[in-house]
Amino acid sequence: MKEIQITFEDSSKHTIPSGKSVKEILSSINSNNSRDVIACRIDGIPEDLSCIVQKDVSLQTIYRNSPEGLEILRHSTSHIMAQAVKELYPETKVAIGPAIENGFYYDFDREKPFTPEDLEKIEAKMEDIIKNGLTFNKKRVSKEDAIKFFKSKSESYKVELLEEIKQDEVTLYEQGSFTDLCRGPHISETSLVKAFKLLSIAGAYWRGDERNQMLQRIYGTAFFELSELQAYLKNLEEARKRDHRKLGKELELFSIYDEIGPGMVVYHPKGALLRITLEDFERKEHLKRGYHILIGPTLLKLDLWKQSGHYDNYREMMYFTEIEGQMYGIKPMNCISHMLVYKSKIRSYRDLPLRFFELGTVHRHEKSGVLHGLLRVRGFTQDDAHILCTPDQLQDEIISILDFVDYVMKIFEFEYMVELSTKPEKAIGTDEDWERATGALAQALKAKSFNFETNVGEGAFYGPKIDIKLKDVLGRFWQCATIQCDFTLPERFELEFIGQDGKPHRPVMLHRVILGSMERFIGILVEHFAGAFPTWLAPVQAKVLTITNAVDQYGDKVRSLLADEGLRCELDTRNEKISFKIREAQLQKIPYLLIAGNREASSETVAVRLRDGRDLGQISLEKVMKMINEDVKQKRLIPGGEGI
RNA sequence: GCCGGUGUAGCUCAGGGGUAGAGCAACUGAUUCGUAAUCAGUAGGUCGGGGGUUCAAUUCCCCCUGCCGGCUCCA
Repeated sequence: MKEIQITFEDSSKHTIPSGKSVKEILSSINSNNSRDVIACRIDGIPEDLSCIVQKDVSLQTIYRNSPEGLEILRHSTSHIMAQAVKELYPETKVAIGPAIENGFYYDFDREKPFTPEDLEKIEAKMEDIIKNGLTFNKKRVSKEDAIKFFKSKSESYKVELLEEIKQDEVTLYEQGSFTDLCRGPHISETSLVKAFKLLSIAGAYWRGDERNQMLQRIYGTAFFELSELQAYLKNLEEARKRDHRKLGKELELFSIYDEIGPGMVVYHPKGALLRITLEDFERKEHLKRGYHILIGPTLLKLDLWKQSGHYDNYREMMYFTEIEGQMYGIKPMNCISHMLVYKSKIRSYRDLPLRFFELGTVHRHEKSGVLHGLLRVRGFTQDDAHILCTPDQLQDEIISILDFVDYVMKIFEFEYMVELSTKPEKAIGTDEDWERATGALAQALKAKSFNFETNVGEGAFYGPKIDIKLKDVLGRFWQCATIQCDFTLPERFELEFIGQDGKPHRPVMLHRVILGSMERFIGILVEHFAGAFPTWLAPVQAKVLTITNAVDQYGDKVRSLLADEGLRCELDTRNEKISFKIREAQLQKIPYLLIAGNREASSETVAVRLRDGRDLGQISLEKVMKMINEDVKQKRLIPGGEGI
């Protein structure tokens, strides 16, 4: 028999007889951990373990505890789900069913919507399929045969997919009664699925296009170990507990009233304190970095929106109103008044870069179905800036914004990732402008040696952008900061500066936000900190709790001392037990609880209890104020620091 | 905007064709207490809005609206 040579990842080479499956090869060579191998790569291409090797190849193993291994498991589980659905509801057509970040889904076309009870039935059927230990069999067939096969099964979505495939040969995977068009690879048999759960049902457009048929998507997840599934479900539970809409109510931060309108936020006293604290921080940081603060109006005449291009490209997102026969638009962006301020006088190259900053409240008519607490609203305030500079200054400006973002994100201990978005279908400006602008952004990212992904066609209509997605404590990503290049607005508003040569030149412009919107950022902060804000941000930084009414006066003295220091302090003199007051204050996530009884009143101290339950004992008022001030100054995330 | 679910007291939630209930909160009284819930009492709702079926609708049906989970879109 012919012999072939297998080269492994560690460069070791083995000579074996041709015609063996990968599984056989692995168990003949390394029996120890071959059981943990779930799939492989042959010459770099993902393959099943059942793949027969007939020539010299390089062989890489994919282990079950690798991200790729998990993805394969989930993909296979989606096939098992589709099989279960087809067996229970044969009239259903299948669409696509990939693995996704935390699990998998499969899209189905079925007249009757799936119900939660259906999910239970499907899960039970899946258990059966898993128990039966069906093997995943890969078949290579010609495209024509595959089309014939799926036509005979009335699987029109599969036929549509096939018709767009360029290759003549396709692969099908078959387990039990179910056959799917699929590239693979898959696990070898269904019994390898040890832990899975179907999570939700949702509508989803065929191929993600809203002009297409709405399908029914079932989401699920799968793991190799039950303990991992349980940990994941626990994480979901934790996320629910941290939901900013729930905490926003409990901590009395904000409301969104039906009566006022969807997506319109009202800040309650505590939320308002949090917000102005963030805003004060922002103003300070911007002034430090040479920004000029502007304040502009909400309503601007329609002509300006026509001039800017917003009317042509953004109209359906805008609100309009008529005043004395004159049409106005409510601003969806802050740039226009900044343009006019730039134009208010003749600018010299010596004035550039000019950085205009505005905490600008904008309104966008977001589709009703997308609204979500503070994270997606219709009226929001951006920490917006427009930087006008010479083309030469562009890269340095982008770099200093990236540094600014980094500085701010570190304060909250957010990690983040960076994406570059290029020209979308609906866009203004020439291709050359787009190339220059995209190049400038990419070069700045390279100069800071950022790893970034490129999102083709995802830019704003007026220019390419860098999006910064921050990662919260639960590992979720949120879009906040963005840096957008704009060569067209300076053109449309005929902005000029006088150059060294005494002639007029056109500046270039950057739009950028750091936190993004105050609303979204606050929503993220609530979830990130589970409502337990760092002392510098906490709406109430300290609460004085009196033990009996005999010390109410002393309690008020403590409160006013702290207030004089500029600290946000409340006093609880209710006729309640101290444990009751502590419980309540703790649930309100107040960083410092200052307990005042007779002992403290007579010694000018308070008994300090931190939010996390640490009891620091009796401490002098002076020392307590110093502690809290130190938290604020250092923007410590944990009250009192971690070292106490 | 689309698909599905859902809307009962300030909050969290039961209930169900014969006009509603709990806990917490609120209010009143008692208690003045040392580190996560003191006791008792009182009050509180056109059951999201409109229409229909019915002797009778909060309950069943339809429409609208808000909210929730997704899709599409996005700071």
